[in-house]
Amino acid sequence: MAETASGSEGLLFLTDEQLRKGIEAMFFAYRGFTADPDRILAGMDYGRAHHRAVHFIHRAPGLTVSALLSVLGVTKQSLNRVLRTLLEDGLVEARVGRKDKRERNLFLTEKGKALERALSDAQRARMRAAYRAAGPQAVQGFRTVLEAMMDAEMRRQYLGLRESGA
Amino acid sequence: MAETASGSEGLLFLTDEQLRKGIEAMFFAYRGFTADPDRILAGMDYGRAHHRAVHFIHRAPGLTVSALLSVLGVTKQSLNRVLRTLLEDGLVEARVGRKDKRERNLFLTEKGKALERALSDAQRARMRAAYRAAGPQAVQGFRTVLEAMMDAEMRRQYLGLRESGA
DNA sequence: TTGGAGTGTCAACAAGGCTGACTTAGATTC
DNA sequence: GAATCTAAGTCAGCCTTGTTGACACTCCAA
Repeated sequence: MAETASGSEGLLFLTDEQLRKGIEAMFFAYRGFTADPDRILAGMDYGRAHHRAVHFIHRAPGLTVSALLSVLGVTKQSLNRVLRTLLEDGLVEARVGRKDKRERNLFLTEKGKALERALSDAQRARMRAAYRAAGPQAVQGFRTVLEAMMDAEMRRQYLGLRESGA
Repeated sequence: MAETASGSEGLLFLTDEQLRKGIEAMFFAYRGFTADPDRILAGMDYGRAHHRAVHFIHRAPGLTVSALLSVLGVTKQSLNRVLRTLLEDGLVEARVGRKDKRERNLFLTEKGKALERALSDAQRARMRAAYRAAGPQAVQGFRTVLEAMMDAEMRRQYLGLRESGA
């Protein structure tokens, strides 16, 4: 259905069928994207939530609990449960803030870094393989579309958040 | 780290930083991608799992329970909980198979189609906006990378699954 | 000194995954 | 025709990860 070529570029490809394909591609690709870390985490007492926390602490060492909260988009209570196990197991260290002693700056320990590496190695391997198969041009397009798909606030967090205390 | 331009195209862009960006883009974009349907479903007694079931029944009317099971990649018990509410609420109809009477062929009712339309309209609107903002070239690349990111089996389901009984 | 912000914690609940065991109906095979 | 296999449905119980609401504690700043 919908073969009606609308003439000029830029509208031509936006048929419902094309859009549906894009939607399903996101669904299936995201499953693949999370499959490798999930496999590693299964068996350990951790889940996807732990992975996300570890990832963002690695990315921005020293970020505060509330900063992490807003990046992850979950409630304090939800994050706390995850963070507690990571602290207990010695994967994450929480240092009292220097300027503001109420804040906790989060860091990965060596053990935490090791887990992060294992998880991100798996995920990067898949990403690298996909990039290689698709080629540089496609990668550019991939990123462009994904960025356009984010909410404004997420885009801020995606682009920003370099240093954050410590 | 890794500024070392490796010369020829095809390796140049695969720095850890580039890969990390890609990983986070997937994370944030997927959140945006599911946000609109989630908003619609919140309040109704349905969740993301219902959305997925409705989507794939719409896509391939008449598919069997076990076919749906394998597309979604969940257990029978898990799907059953969702499917039961959809049947009770009259969004989905299960007809006894013609060839094999053990099978149930699933169809959306008018009510089910209405929900599917509401959900996919929202999701397509976002996808369309992202596509428009990114342009045809980018869309091509987007799809290419996503397809490369799927597991082989998912790719089969993504590409195949047109008719399936009825 | 008082109010508010950042943090942590308790309790309770829901969605949506999972496993295992079992039933029922219909197909298939010997 | 009986035995076996398959598709579907169901019951019970468990886990993770999200949610609210209430509350305490520490500390900063007005």
